[in-house]
Amino acid sequence: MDTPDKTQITPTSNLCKFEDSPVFKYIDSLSPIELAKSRQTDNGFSSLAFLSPSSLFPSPQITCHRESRFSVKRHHFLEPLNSRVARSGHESNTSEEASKVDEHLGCLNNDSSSKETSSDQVDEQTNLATDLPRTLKYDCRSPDGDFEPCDEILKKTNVEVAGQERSPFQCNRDKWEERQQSFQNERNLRKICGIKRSEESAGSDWDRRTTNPGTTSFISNILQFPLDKANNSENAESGDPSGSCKQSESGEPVMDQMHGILSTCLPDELVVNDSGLKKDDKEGNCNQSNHQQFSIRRRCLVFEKSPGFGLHLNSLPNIPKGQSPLSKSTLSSMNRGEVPDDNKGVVTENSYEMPATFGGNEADHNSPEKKRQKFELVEESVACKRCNCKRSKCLKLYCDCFAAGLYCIEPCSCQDCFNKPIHENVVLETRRQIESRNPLAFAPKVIRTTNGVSDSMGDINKTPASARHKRGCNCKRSSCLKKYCECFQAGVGCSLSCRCEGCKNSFGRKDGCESESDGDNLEACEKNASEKSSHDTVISKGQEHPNLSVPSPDISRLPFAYTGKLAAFFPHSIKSSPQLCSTQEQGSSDTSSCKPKLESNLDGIPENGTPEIPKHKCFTLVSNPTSPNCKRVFSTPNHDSTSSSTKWRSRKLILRSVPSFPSFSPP
DNA sequence: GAGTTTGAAACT
DNA sequence: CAGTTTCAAACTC
Repeated sequence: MDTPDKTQITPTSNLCKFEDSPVFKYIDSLSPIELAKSRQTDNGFSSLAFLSPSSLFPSPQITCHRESRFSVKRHHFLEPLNSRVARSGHESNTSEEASKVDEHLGCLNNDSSSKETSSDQVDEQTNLATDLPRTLKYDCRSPDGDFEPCDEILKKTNVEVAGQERSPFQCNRDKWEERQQSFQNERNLRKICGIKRSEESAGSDWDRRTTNPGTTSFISNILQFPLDKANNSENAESGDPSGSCKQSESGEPVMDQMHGILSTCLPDELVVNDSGLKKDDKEGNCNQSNHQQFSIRRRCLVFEKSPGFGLHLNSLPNIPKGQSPLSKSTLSSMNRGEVPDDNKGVVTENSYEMPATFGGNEADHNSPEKKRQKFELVEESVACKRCNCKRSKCLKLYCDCFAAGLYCIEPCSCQDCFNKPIHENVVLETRRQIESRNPLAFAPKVIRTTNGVSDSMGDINKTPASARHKRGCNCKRSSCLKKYCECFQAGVGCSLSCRCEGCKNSFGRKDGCESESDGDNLEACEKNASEKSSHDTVISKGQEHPNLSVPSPDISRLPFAYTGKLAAFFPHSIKSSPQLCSTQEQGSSDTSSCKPKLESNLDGIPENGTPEIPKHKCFTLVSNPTSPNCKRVFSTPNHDSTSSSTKWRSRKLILRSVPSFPSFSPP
């Protein structure tokens, strides 16, 4: 009734004129993009709208167009999206779809007298106006991170939707090109990150995530806000399509702020869509699922894209620091006996560290940075991966997660895994058994002999080879040159503790390439080492970064003390322990010669290191969400007073004297 | 991706 | 404690 004829007719008529114009034909001939007939408006946004929660406004028109369009464009996206789209397409034929349309139309609060055609167009426009702020603003982002064009597009689009004052084709093309770039970025990103997360694992973890709302990352929450607001606004202001546009615009400041936040850590938001969409698939319902979808989508983004740190054996200790915003909730979750699922994301964050540094400056190819990137690129393939246990149920030291005192999480592809919070008792009991067999089973395997160690060690202490595997390797065939060798894998040299044969460890041979060496030998070894452990250095730097000096999410994820196999590869973390430093310093001070010093340090570690890393302290930290920094797990100032008296006791005595498993204490 | 190699962990 | 088996990661093709 009140619906302006302009809304109904003008677009089509204008479009027809436009299409028929010579200018249009000329542009069309130039464009590699095949124009999709005269459904200009819909086409214009369809490629964008598919990112939006389709179930929210399942207009038959849009659904239909999406389906057809995806057949062409879908290849830019992941399968789940496809399935979702297809599903969406099927749904359009169902009564459910019809009811959704009715519901939506009801939300629009249009005059009941509005014609169907009008309703469709209004519906469509409303969808566009609603979807655009959610998708365009992200997806139209220019490579240099400038969002202005996107906002411009958005504004213009809104104007266009209302008044059809702008050529829809031009808008379409602009956005299409931008999206093309965005997709290309995504593909590049995926190549770099080597993300091949199985859908099964993703799905299972989505389940866990959704059942654990308290672990939503702060960015997710930030993102959630405007979405909620938007949705609420839709309901509140639904009467007028343009009102939706206005609402969208009004939401821009918030969205822009989010962009500001995300732009620093989310190079490409699209990456998460697969997961998010999969989630959407699982939960078919409308608004809630979409809310969650958005939340999860962005959360996943945070996981995967935050500039950060990778999680793999050799860099695990550093990852945590990229998760500062989550640490508190994480700890509190731990305090409740949960395993913060947020950490899962963090686990994978590193994999996306590359995009931030990758593809950027070609001029740096010969720089150490390039080497680091190269190394990281190799590591990326495992950055998203954790254990892959099949028979051990992740309850043996074979399992890296278990050995590190971590629950298995999403990146794990383990089978019959018991290393989960739900089986906490089993985990703890198993761990206790293992520790009863070998009290040092979960102790760090690699000890860095640095920080204040006597100057006689010189620069050695600053090298990867300045750390040593506590028990040493036992390599026979790998010559300690492959990751089979724990020493090599940890980036440390072999020591006299090793029983390896034919040691050629580039980080330092047990025959003394390093420990006995003076300058030349050492340089040769370290040159080797620096190449292979460039990440190690980077990690150290990262740890020193003030912004990264935050509680370790992985630490907080520990069901027990922060020790174990993965911890064994965290010499830096251990190094950072004031207590360890002091005790090691003491230990080293008792020795005079170089080689014996190394040995003494190593030998002293069980006493000074593991046993005196009071696990109850660690637990105390975990139990105390207010602890600012998990490093304090190893920082036991009050313990130092006793360390001097206990550290030279026999290993077993000390071990018995230290509660290895505080969590065993009855609740 | 499947198969092989390797060495740590677990077992006897 | 030594030998063997089991295991999962690393590696190769």
